[in-house]
Amino acid sequence: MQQGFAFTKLADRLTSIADLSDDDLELLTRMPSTIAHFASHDRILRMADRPSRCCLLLQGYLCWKDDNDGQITSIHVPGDIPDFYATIAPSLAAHLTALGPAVVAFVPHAFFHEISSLSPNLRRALQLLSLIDAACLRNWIINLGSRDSLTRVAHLICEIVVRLRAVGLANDGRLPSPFTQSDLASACAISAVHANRIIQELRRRQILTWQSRIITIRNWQALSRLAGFESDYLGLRHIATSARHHSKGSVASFEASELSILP
Amino acid sequence: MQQGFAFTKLADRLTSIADLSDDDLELLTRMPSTIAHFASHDRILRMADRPSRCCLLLQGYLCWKDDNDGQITSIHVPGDIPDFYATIAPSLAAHLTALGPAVVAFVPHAFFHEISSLSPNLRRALQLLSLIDAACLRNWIINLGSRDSLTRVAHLICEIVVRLRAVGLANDGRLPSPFTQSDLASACAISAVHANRIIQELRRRQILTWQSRIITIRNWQALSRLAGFESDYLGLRHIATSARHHSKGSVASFEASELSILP
DNA sequence: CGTTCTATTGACTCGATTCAAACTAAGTGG
DNA sequence: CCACTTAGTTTGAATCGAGTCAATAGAACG
Repeated sequence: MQQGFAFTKLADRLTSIADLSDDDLELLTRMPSTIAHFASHDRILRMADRPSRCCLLLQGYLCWKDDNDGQITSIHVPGDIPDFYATIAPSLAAHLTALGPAVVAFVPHAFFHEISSLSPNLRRALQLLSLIDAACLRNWIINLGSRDSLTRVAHLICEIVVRLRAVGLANDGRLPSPFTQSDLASACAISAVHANRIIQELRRRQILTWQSRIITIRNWQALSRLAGFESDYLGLRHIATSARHHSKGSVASFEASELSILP
Repeated sequence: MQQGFAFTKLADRLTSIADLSDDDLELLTRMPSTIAHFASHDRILRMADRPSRCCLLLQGYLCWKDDNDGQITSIHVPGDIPDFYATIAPSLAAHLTALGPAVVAFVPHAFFHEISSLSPNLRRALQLLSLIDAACLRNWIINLGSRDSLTRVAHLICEIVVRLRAVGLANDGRLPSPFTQSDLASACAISAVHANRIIQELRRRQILTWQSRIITIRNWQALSRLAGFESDYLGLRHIATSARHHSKGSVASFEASELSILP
């Protein structure tokens, strides 16, 4: 992890949802940040101390997890700012938790206020960021409310893949899965035992493999069809393109067309 | 419905979550609005036409309902602005729907921009509004994810009661229920048949009655304990007080202390 | 090299769905 | 104002998805 380039993660994320000018990108390079590393299931708890910084995820996964029942209400991938607004009305009963090892950049709120006032583009992009968060929450509700456990797990994996690809990760259809099957179960509101059976079913159908903390998508078509996955709610401008944008030496086994959700 | 006083509903709502000055309230009185009436299950669909107004609910209930599976992802009570932000990134697969007859005031976006720039208090209050919406979504996820159907229904009813009371309604423990048991089922992601059985169970336990489109809470203690209801996430400043604030000739059978969630 | 966390498997149980039918309330039109 | 129609509620029986419990196998880690 090149610690000097934390801003590039944010730039990747923002360009995935909004059109930024060179000036906007230049503004982002001035982002001050402090890097921190976390181990799996560490709590990035800073609700109590009313922080003046929010955290930009650089590597790994974070999730919001309810204190009482352990229910995971959202998952975040690099480029996300999970607590962008949580700082205004901190939800005391929840904790931001690392799913697997994670690298986070703490960024002062002031920086976001500053770039918002300097660039309407950036202001809008940051607004979009939290709107998309809300859209994800609604989608999460639909996932829990009206899909059975198989399609529920499938849908969550689809979402993670597409969101990773939007910031230039998982382009080869392989995504790190440093989280446990119990974590996945907490996200999908099913038991750990059942989560395991679902994963076996996905393996049996040759849709994916999950070994050595890496999930490999073997059949995106089948997976996304099974899940009924429509990526609209993620507000991405161009999925295939933004993925190609970053791919270094594209991997043949996972063409952009295979993953493309757009017509 | 006194059509001239649409702004009072918003004032009630905003004062329930933020401290407004007399000047702020004065600003609100200038709110321009167009009143519209809707019948049950009408769609207040204005996603297609990129509206320049958002809708302030004055009377009844609205909900966001997913197009594909009918899952309800949020319910709104008078004083709410369900599409305050939905207009920036319209979620095309969802529809704002009336649960029972509803009265809505359409308010130009420009008005909110204006009062936001004129008063930091109001700006913050409006921001809080959408943050609380997001908190409700997370709570909804927890409801679906980690409560069984009985406590799930109980929790939803608790939330509606407290939100109504926050804007001066349902102070006597009676709340209009113009929606059907199927609607409730769609919100709680259970079958209509099972929803009916749950309601009967709540009746059997003397927790509530539901007749003639009115739910009467008979035992708030039992209901809120059953649901494990904690109202923190609603961001209300003072529940009992804001309820008393509006009560015209208080109803003896439902004391503030009975409903008070605060210690 | 044991300790601990995670994944896997089988048997049993239970909450909730589905299907169907009966019943009741609420509109609608003659 | 009553007969008809439709929407909503209620009931029972059969079925099924998912949870729980418990025990084993495997992987990771100090």
